[in-house]
Amino acid sequence: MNHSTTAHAETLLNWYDKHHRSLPWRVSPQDRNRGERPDPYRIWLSEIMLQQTTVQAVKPYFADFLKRWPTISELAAASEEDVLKAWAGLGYYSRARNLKKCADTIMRDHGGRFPQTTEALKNLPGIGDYTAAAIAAIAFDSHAAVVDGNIERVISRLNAIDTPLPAAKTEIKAIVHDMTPEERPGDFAQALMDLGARLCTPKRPACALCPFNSDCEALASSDPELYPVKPAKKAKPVRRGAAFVAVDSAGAILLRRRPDSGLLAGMSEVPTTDWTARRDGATGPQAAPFSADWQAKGSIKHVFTHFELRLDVYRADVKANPPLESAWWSPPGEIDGEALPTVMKKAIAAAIS
DNA sequence: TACACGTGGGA
DNA sequence: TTCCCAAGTGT
Repeated sequence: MNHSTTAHAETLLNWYDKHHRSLPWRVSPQDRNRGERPDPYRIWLSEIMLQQTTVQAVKPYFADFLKRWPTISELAAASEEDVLKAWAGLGYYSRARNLKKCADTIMRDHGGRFPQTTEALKNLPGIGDYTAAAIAAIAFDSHAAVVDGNIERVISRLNAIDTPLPAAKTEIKAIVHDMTPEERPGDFAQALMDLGARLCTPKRPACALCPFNSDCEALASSDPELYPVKPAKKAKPVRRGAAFVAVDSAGAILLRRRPDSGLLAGMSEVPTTDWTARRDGATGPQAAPFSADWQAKGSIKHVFTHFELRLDVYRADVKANPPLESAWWSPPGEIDGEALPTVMKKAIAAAIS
């Protein structure tokens, strides 16, 4: 470790002591000085929820999960169905399925306690390079190189790294490894992330307030906004389909469970056609999974990560028993608690408006 | 390596 | 409106 990276760590930790964010899953440096320790379960739960997800979106889900399942043994005792219902709306649903699998594995193979090394953590479902390092550093004071999107941005600017992501990740990780101090590695990681979230932002970074502004190569030589270098984005294709909202005399809505793999795996849905990239796909009422007096209720648009979906929505009042194998009627009082992804809530809202 | 995998908020 | 993106992982 060279002198300048050691100085960076001290500078950053001093900044963090004053300017850290207060977050529900976090133990502040002040509280840590009083002897409070982070709960590995809470660190893990928050890290999984925060993957590709904003702090603001996570907060209510974190509070709800912690209230329902305060410990990992209680989460392991829950059903996957209940976990998916609680996760509904947060997105990337494989995280929720892996969360449950991870809890099961820790109860079964680790005596109900989180392993403390990055290697062991990485073997758990849903825990990759970043999360393993984050848990090891934050919960267990391990000297682990934590690299997330914030830290990639901070480090690539500080060193004016011209290699595009993700190829630059190896170099960034080596730099972070050298910068990470033996003392307070968890606070150091969180400090780097807070710096990225609060000052070293993707657009219009607040360089005047940055504790690294006299050392930042991007600021000195060009424009910090140009870093990190990323590959060009691909255009989003459009897929089309139809959604069929069947309503019984009590106002219940017919739902079914999606397959256990692929998009929205294991989540609930109203019956739909396939979602096709073809413009001439069958998306009218004749494509419904059963015949009924389908009424057109307009269309909805929903943007997924890799395609845009346009669904024509149809509604029918149906009196008979569930006309589909393994589908069920969800009464008005229960619909909010179903494992419905946002796209399906939109379709239902369009149908019953 | 490249792609699948959600969502909502801000500019 | 459109675009960007926010504490990544699995395959």
